Amino acid sequence: MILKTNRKSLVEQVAEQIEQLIEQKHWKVGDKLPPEMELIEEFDVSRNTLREAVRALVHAGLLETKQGSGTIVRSTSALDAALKRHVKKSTMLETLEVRLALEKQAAQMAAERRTESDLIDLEVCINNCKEASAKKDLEQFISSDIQFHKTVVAASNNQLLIDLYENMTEVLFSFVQDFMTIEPLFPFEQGIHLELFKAIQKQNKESAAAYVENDMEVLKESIIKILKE
Amino acid sequence: MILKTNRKSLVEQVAEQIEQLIEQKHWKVGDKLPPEMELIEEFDVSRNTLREAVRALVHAGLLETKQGSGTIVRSTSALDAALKRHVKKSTMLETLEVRLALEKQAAQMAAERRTESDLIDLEVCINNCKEASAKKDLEQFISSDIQFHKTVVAASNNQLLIDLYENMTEVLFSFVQDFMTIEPLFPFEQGIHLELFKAIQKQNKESAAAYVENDMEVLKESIIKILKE
DNA sequence: CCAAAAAATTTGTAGGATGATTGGTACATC
DNA sequence: GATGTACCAATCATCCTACAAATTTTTTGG
Repeated sequence: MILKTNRKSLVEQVAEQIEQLIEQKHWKVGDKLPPEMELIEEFDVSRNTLREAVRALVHAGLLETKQGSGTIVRSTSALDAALKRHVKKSTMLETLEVRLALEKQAAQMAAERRTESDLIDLEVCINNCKEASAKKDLEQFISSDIQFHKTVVAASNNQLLIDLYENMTEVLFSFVQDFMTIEPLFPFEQGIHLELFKAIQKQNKESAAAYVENDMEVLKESIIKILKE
Repeated sequence: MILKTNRKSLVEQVAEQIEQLIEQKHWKVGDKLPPEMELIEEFDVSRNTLREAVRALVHAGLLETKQGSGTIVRSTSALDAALKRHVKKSTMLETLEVRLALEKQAAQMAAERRTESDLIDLEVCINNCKEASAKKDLEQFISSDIQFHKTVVAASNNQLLIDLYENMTEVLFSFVQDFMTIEPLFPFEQGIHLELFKAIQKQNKESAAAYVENDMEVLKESIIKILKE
């Protein structure tokens, strides 16, 4: 067996350290990093080396540099940026289908594993939706609706699934939010919320999956209709 | 209205161009890029700028630089590297569950959309598996088995789904391949192949999904058993 | 106090110099 | 002829200095 030469380049070492500092919340999203000169001293590397490391993270979507101003943290995960770029090359329907796959699985797992605390979280979301619906506040309804679906996925307790789902949802809604009015979906979505909640509460896998599929089918139809216009 | 400064940094422009050249197969995977000095002339930028662009793509996993040798193309998609890094922080079971979600959905879509050509592809895979099984060639069986599953997903005709599935599968098998013997799964897997094929042939969504779920459940059990040892 | 000008700060780009690693060649040795 | 050694050339890695461009802060003049 040949051992891999484990010598990483200085640039990669620095990039890794910065990534870790971001992940460990030493620098949070929105924070400004110290200027290059300070980082050079801190990491004890040349300006070129530091800049290459920073540039790698900028390209990956974790950092953003502004000439004359500084470097700020944009995201804690490189997956976000990579997925977004990749998904941009896909169609909206493809994205929707993947999201369906993830949420269906998540709903089943949520039905199996949900805790009492998960149920409480879901109830909060449902109430927020009702409230928004009563006030006819479309914006709040949408955000509460997304929150409900995310909470279902969170109850699956699978972090990878949660991360992927979050991305699919984000991309999808940034696609449609500009020209979509979800008003006709108000009553329908509310019905789904309650039924899905009950299924998860009763730990009924099959019916949870069925409700998600139903929900997605309606969303799909509505998107197809919009696309035709 | 203030127009956003649309001026991308030189580095990003160069990185984008290189990315495009890779995507357009001008430089294929395994190819060696021209040395820095030539690229500097070609793009008409400084050494620093070019190096930062290349470094960004190296970090993204598209390129690999070897001191003294050159820079070669490693991959055509940044998603690969990002997913791999992210998935490494997840557990094997989490990955398996996501893979199940994707394949189940893919099998259903395959059942709906499969063409005659898809069926032929699947039959080829099944025959390869049979052949490997008869020869007791474990390596060939595994690769044929993976090929079968990939072909099912390919029949879904959803490129995003295909890309994600490919990654999940790759990571998963790089996890287990070292210490796993799939021999006891031989007959079981073959049964699944045939049943799943029939379901897709008959365009029976539900039963296709059921077979995939069944398959994954067995795989999961077998991985759990291995992990306990 | 306010607004314009100046200065300081910070990232962007350029170019050069030296070191380290790799791949290959020539040559001596056996 | 095979093998090992010394050397050389190509290439990337790192460091350095200098200046440009954009932004922020400070100073200044009214």
